[in-house]
Amino acid sequence: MKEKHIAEVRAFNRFYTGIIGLLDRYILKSRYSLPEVRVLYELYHHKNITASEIISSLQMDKGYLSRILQQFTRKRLVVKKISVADGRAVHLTLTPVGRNEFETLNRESDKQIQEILEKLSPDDCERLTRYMAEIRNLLT
Amino acid sequence: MKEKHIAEVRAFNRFYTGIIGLLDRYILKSRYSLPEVRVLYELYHHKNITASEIISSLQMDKGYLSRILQQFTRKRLVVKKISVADGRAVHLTLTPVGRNEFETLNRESDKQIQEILEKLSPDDCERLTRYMAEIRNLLT
DNA sequence: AAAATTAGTTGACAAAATCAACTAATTTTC
DNA sequence: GAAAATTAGTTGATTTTGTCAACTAATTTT
Repeated sequence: MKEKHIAEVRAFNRFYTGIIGLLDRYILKSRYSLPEVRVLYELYHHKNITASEIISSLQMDKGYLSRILQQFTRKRLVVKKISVADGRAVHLTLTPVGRNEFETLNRESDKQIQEILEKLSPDDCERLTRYMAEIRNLLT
Repeated sequence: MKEKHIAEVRAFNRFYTGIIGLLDRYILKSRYSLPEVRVLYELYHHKNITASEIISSLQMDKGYLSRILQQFTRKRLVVKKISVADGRAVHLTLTPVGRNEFETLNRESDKQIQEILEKLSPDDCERLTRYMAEIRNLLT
């Protein structure tokens, strides 16, 4: 019965790739690309994070990230500060503008999810999120 | 308690984006790009499918798809046949080579998933896939 | 103190994706 | 049943996204 499990996981992956693609399509209408939004997320949630921390948690090319951060700096979303402890490392912090920008995107994403959840009964909504939490748990 | 549900769905989306990204990274080592593999999947599972059917089910640009199909045709993975019923439409079929190519990729993907499932107890594996099926059900 | 490693930047490019204009076939509409 | 509108697919031009390797400067390792 192993095959059946593999098939289900793969079916789920295809299904969820579609869901995520749909949600992402929405964000792409904003003035930020997907990787940019993910970087913003990291910056918002980790004060004084360094570029290399973002690289390892987001698994992205450092040259690519460097350019994204350059843009953010130009747009005044981020300030860079050279680390006192390690002169190579740069600590990154969102400016109020940056925080604001993220929060706006964040609210839009929340609304998007809410629209999905609204179609479910309170009970189903509860079940859905319980299953999600369980899956995260199992796969972590 | 709506916020908590929204937060869980979003956490799950971030989590699963990572999972899918990881799995995809693997496929990208093959000689096909992600969209190419998805197109192959459609071709494999729907005989005589047309380009516009692929477009609507995969939500992709028609110019982009057209070029992917061109490549597939050059590589002898696919044959095009103009529809008898509608002279604009083209019916697409995988050649034996194309089917073979897909099946190889497919086996590799299966193996990849199997490696994940192996880390779980039979019981957890059962639960995981049940939750996945439930989620698909709830969101369809 | 020299050698090796690490953080981040930059330039050159390659791959992926979008957009709009176009041809040809087919429906729609009057 | 002919003109107008729509649809399937192609093609060219362009933009966006992402990768790779070379490089500087700071820091560790030996």
